[in-house]
This record gives sequence, structure tokens and C-alpha cells, in this order.
Amino acid sequence: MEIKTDLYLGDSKEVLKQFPDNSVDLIFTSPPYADQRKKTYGGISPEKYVEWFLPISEQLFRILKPDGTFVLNIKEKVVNGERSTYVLELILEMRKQGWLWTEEFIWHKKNSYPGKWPNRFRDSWERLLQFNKSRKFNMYQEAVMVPRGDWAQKRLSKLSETDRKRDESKVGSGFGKNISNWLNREKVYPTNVLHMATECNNKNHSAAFPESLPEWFIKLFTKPNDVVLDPFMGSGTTNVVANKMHRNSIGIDILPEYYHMVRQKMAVTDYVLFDPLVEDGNA
Amino acid sequence: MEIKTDLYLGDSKEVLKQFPDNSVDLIFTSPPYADQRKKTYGGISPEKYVEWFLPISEQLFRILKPDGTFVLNIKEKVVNGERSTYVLELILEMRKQGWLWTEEFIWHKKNSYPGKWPNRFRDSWERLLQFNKSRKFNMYQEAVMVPRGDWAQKRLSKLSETDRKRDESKVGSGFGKNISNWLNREKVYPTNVLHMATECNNKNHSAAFPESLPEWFIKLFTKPNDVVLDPFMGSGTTNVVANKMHRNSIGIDILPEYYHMVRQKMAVTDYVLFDPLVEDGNA
DNA sequence: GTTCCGCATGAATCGATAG
DNA sequence: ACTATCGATTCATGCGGAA
Repeated sequence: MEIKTDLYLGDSKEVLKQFPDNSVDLIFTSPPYADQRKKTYGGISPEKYVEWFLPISEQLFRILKPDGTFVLNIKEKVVNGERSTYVLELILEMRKQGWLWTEEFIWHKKNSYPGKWPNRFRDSWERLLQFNKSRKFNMYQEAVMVPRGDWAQKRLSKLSETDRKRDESKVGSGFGKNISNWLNREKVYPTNVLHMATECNNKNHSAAFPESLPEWFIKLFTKPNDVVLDPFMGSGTTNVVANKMHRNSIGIDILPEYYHMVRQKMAVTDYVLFDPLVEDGNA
Repeated sequence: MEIKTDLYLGDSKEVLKQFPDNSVDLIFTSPPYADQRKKTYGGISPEKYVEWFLPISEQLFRILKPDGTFVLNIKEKVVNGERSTYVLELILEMRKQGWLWTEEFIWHKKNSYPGKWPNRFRDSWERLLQFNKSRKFNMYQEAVMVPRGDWAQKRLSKLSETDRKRDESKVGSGFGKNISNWLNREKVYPTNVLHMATECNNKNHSAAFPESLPEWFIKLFTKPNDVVLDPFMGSGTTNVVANKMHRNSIGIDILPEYYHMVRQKMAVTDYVLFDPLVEDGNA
């Protein structure tokens, strides 16, 4: 099946209205934070942030499939020495719209933005709010399993060595049954804290988040050929990753600059559309 | 100057009323979470949690010095498949009492509670909410500087118990060679994400948090001879650490069992009251 | 004296079963 | 229907005994 990437230029609040109900499997987005990116988005003031976002989240609620998930990457900024409360208020208001606030993941940014202030340390984490329409949603946990901690390596090393010898001599093909069991045992489920570095490599446009971030959630909440939506696509990281992972995707941005940039990007990535190397745990 | 540790048996809401205004430098506490510790504390339901806490935070506001800090360790539980919202509501309500919500630190618990569920990963982080009465508060950032690199962070958090004892017994003069090497290394300021393991069951009584947690905030927000308060002292970790670090402290608990246990503990630790080994960056 | 391994145990959460 | 209790799940950590 062919993978599609649909890009739209316009205000999400309006563009979203043309999509049918219950048609998207995952929404992953990082909206412009209050007063951030002022040059580009015009900056939404902290006081008006909730009011600005609610019409959009209302549309997202309509469009998302009942077993789909909405992941919102956001962090409140400091206003007049205090953490602003618009994220807290947003969660409470979105629940009134019908959203379930299922979980809050933490993105621990290993290399956070440098700086020093007399009354504050560097902010090195962001929220990844998980919302759902229903308590029954798709979650493919095996797709994001991670290697076990260091302690296991030491403790298992001795045992696995003897098993390896035994199986190699028996089968001669490398991996015996026992060892494949061991390999499975070496992976564990992750927690709700994600460690990822911010990407600082891009030449022109710095993305709000590294590719590994949407990649993780796309693995976790979708399977190939599903539909992923980013209503504030910016430099299009979500869409690029979705495409690489054989997911259809929709991207919306209000800025022509971003829209055209992503169009160009996607034209290039089309060539690796059927890359068989894509790692994926979902069937 | 002599260091005092005052312990009180009773309901914080009432006991706090007898303390004078503006008399405490740091409040560090981890109140019983909603519906947790039912056997011991009776359990406060999520619906009534804010209502239960506000009279206490009102007293805390009165007692705290204008340049003092209140650090609240808390995490909302899952109720009916959703994260409960009482912590969000608590923050909003406390701001109405006059509190400034200055910052939110993350405690990343390396060893979180195990378990597997179809729709959720293990919860491995907790909130450390920083509240202040004024935008000008005492913060001794140099006291918590860490050697450069991740490895140091891990080592230092682990250092608290095992290594320290070992080195103390070896050298008798405080820190062994290895540790003094770390101290000579280049130091950087930490971020607002703390990596610490929960203390696994110590022989008799398990604490809700490791000693390194209050230790970090006591270093950061107080200097020697200051006053630290824990209105829900439990096993008294905050008071024990404060004492070790030459801070006066006040501990309150409603359970006689805890009250007597901490009394006994403190009587013992009094002997190391003037321990010169205590690491401290504040003068 | 080290290093290594066995074991118990947590601020948990879900789903089923029972009143 | 709605609440209360119980078993199953799972992994990092420290302690204690053994090699």
C-alpha cells in the first residue's frame, strides 16, 4: 500500500474542520509555546493561550479515532519569576471537552539550553501529555522495549557464556534456543521518563524536538499504514519520521515558509519510502 | 551554636498554629499521597485532597520567612485509568493563597515500582514543586554544583550511603581519595531534573524518599543554623539529614509510632551532631 | 578482602470477583 | 450500579552469605 503525506497551508483551527470524524490514529504535536517563536507565530500571550488552544483541541477530539491517542509536547514558560499555569489550566479545560488525561510522560533533555540565572537552574525537561477519547486505546508496548540496565549484563554474563558454548557446539549456527530466550529476556519495558538529546545539528531550521521523540510515540501508538497528524508541523519532523516508518501523515502549518520547506523535504524522502531497513516491532 | 531538632506529635493543621510568623527557612515535605498509606494515615481521597491540604499550606505560608522556600514532593495517582488532577488544582489554589509557583523539579526515580499493564508504563518520576512567598529568595547554587558529566551525577547520588560510610571508616577524616578527586574536577550547575534511586527497604523502616533528596534541597535553599520544617515527617528523613548538615529542624507527625521512632533516631544521631565530615558548600 | 549471586521488596495499577 | 478487596504483573536495589 502506498504511504501518503498530505500537507496543508493554513490555520489549524480552520483547516481541521475539513477532516472527517474518527479518521486519525495519532496526533503528535508541539504547538508554539506562549510568547515563544514570536517572530514567526506572532506569539500567543500566556493569558490567552488556553482560549487560543481550545477550539483546536475540540477539532482534534472530533478527528481522532476512538482508539487513537493525542500526544501534546508542551512546557510552560517562566513569567515574572513564576512558572505560568496555562498548561495546568489547559489540561483541566480539555477534560471538560471530553479528553481523558491518561498519562504525563517526561522528556528529559540531556543537553538542555545553556544559561545561568540567580534564582533558577536550566530547564531540562518538557511535558508529553497523553490524551485519549476512550480508556481502550491502541498501545503497542513491545515496539519500544529497551535493553535492560547495566546490572543485568554483569549478572547474566557468566550464565550466558556457558549456554552459548553449549548451543554453539550443538547447533553450529550461532544461536541456540536458550540464547534466543536470553535475548528476549534482555529487553524490558520502558518507563514514562524519556531520555533524549535535543538535536542541534540541523543547518538551517532547528526543530522543536529530535526525530527520536515522535518516532517513539509513533512506534508505541500506531502500526504501519496508520494516520499520524501534526497540526503545528513546523519543520515537519513528525511527518518525515512518520513517512520513514510507513505511516500516512497529515501536516498543517500557518506559515508558507514552513509549508514549502516541508514539501521540498518530503519530495526527497519519497525515494526512501519503501526502505526495508525501517525498524518496526508492529505487524 | 547548638543545633536543635524539635519534634511534635499531632495534626499539622493544628500544631503549625503555635509557630511564629516568618520563622522557617525551608519547608521540605512529602505529604501522604491520596489514598496511599491507608493503613497508617487513613488515606485522603483524591476528591478531598485539595480541601484537606489548603489549611495546612495556609499555615506554612504564614510561618515561612519571606526569603524562604517550600518544596513539596508529590505525585498524582491513577484513578479510573486517568491521572488525577488534584495536584494541578492544588497549585492553582495555593497561588490564590499568595504562593508563587516558582519552579517544578523532576525527581527521576531510577528504580520505580514494577508491574505491567496493557495501557500504561511504570511511573518513574515525581514532582518537586517549589513555592515561594517572594521573588527574592535565598538560593545557594554553588552548594549543589556537580562534576561535569553524567557519570558523576550517578556516582554522587549513590555516594550518599555506601561510599560515604566506607570512606569515613577507611580514612577517618572524611572523604577518600577518589571522592576528593571528584571534588577537584570541573563543576557545573545542575538542572531541574534529579536522578536518585528510592532507598530500598532498610532494615526496619522504609522512607518515602532517599536522604539525598532533602539533602539536595537543604544545601540549595539553606545555610548552617537555618531552620528546616517537615510537617509530615514520617520516618524523619528530612530531620535526620538537616541535623547531619547542621540545620535546626522541626518535625511533625500525627502518628505516635513515627513520632517515637524519630525521637529515638535523633537521640542517636545527636552524637554525630558536630561531625566535621558534613559536606557543605555554604559558609 | 574482594566479587558474585540469591533473595526480598517497594508512594503501583489493572481486572476480576465479591458484597 | 458502585465500592472494596485480592491476585498477577515486573525490575532496580541493597543486604547477606558464599566462592
